[in-house]
Amino acid sequence: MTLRGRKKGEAVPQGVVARLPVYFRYLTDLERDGIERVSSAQLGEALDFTAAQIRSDLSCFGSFGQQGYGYNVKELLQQVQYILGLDQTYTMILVGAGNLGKAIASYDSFRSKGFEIKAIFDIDPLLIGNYLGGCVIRPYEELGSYLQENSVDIGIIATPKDSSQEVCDVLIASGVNSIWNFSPVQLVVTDQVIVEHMHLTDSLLRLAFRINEQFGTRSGV
Amino acid sequence: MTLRGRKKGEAVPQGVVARLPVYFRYLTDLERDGIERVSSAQLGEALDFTAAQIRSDLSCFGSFGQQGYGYNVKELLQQVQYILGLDQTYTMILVGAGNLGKAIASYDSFRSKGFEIKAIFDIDPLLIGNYLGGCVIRPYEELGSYLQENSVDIGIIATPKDSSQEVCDVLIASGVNSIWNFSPVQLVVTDQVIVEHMHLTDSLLRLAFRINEQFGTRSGV
DNA sequence: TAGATTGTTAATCGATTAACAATC
DNA sequence: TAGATTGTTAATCGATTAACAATC
Repeated sequence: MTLRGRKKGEAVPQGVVARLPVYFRYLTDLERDGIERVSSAQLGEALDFTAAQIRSDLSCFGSFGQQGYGYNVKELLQQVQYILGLDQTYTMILVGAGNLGKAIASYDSFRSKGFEIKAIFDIDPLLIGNYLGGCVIRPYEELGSYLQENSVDIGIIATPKDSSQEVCDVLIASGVNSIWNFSPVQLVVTDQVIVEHMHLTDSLLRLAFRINEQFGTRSGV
Repeated sequence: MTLRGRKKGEAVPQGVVARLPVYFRYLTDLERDGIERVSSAQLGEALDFTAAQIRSDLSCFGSFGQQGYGYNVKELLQQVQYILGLDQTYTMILVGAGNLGKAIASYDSFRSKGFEIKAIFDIDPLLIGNYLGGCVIRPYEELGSYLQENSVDIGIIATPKDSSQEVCDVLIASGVNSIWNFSPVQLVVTDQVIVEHMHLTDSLLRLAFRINEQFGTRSGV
């Protein structure tokens, strides 16, 4: 099933994609707390969206609610999981076992959602052979041959910025066309490749901007 | 100077704020490479935006270019730095010294941009007293008293999700009104508080969605 | 049934783009 | 001067919201 429940062939708007994980997270909480039903108004209240936006977002994928009732939490959560592709599992490899790589490899909640790191690579001889999140760290030179023999859904780049484009090129050349990029670099890729950026510095700079925007002149200068 | 060079009193659109760090990053590269001038067309080409969008974004803050010439890289970079507030320094504290906290505390590029972690807190007795990024890890109970005595611009939350709202409340109660949140939780705050979310899982889920959207049925199921 | 709430349509709002006069 | 490119205005596009008929 290619359309993942999508109604038409149109691409799903960026904003909707950005909000889906938020819905997923909140619905997970509701289910854990034993809440059975929820209305778009309640969801909107909790998540700081309008009720109309939530209904409109969900309607990109189908009709999951019931007039006069709202949504069944368990059912909607399952639908959202399916829409996000969480009914499947994903194999990942991690390139770069520095501080950030270590944190990523140790983050358990990925695994429980079906994302599994199968191999880790680094160039640092001191790191190679160590274990990290249940994976041995392999020499970077073996990346190519590993990819020849193993199917990988997602490549995680957590290298210093000078190496990240090269790593990206190697991944793509070996058929990995989904990249989760933690290095502060605008990776150059073709249209077939999906890159999701996780830029710590960009995020911090946005925060700094908003601090100045909101509070004007600051104290600790 | 409250307006940071902004022309009118209107808020800067989200999209512009999101792109500013991208401009900053690319201009930094250009300056490092000794490039002297750049046009909006060249910037757009490199960053995958339209030239019009770049000119429109920059015009939120002033007129930095010259007809027939374009922009002087060094000058524009300085302007963007000023707009982002990078002419100032920011004091930060980190709550949570787990894997993610360690990665954040060890990330040197923040410091070089004027963001300095002044103190680290955790509840784990095994971690307390250890050094991390040049900071001793203090017991969480000291957070309140520390904030009484020290001015802090940004509070970084890298705790497990069950504690993050409580930590957030303590920070806000002590006058820290800018939060950089790494825990997978929608923090509840008042309007005066700025929260910048850094949600690893949300980012990964967006990637999963786009994989399914683009490639349809996948291999490693 | 009456009340509640959906999914969708139409209206509104805001952001992006195209076009161009101004001018270096 | 002729060519290039800005900053801005007007046109377009897309996303959000309000409203409401449908209906549980």
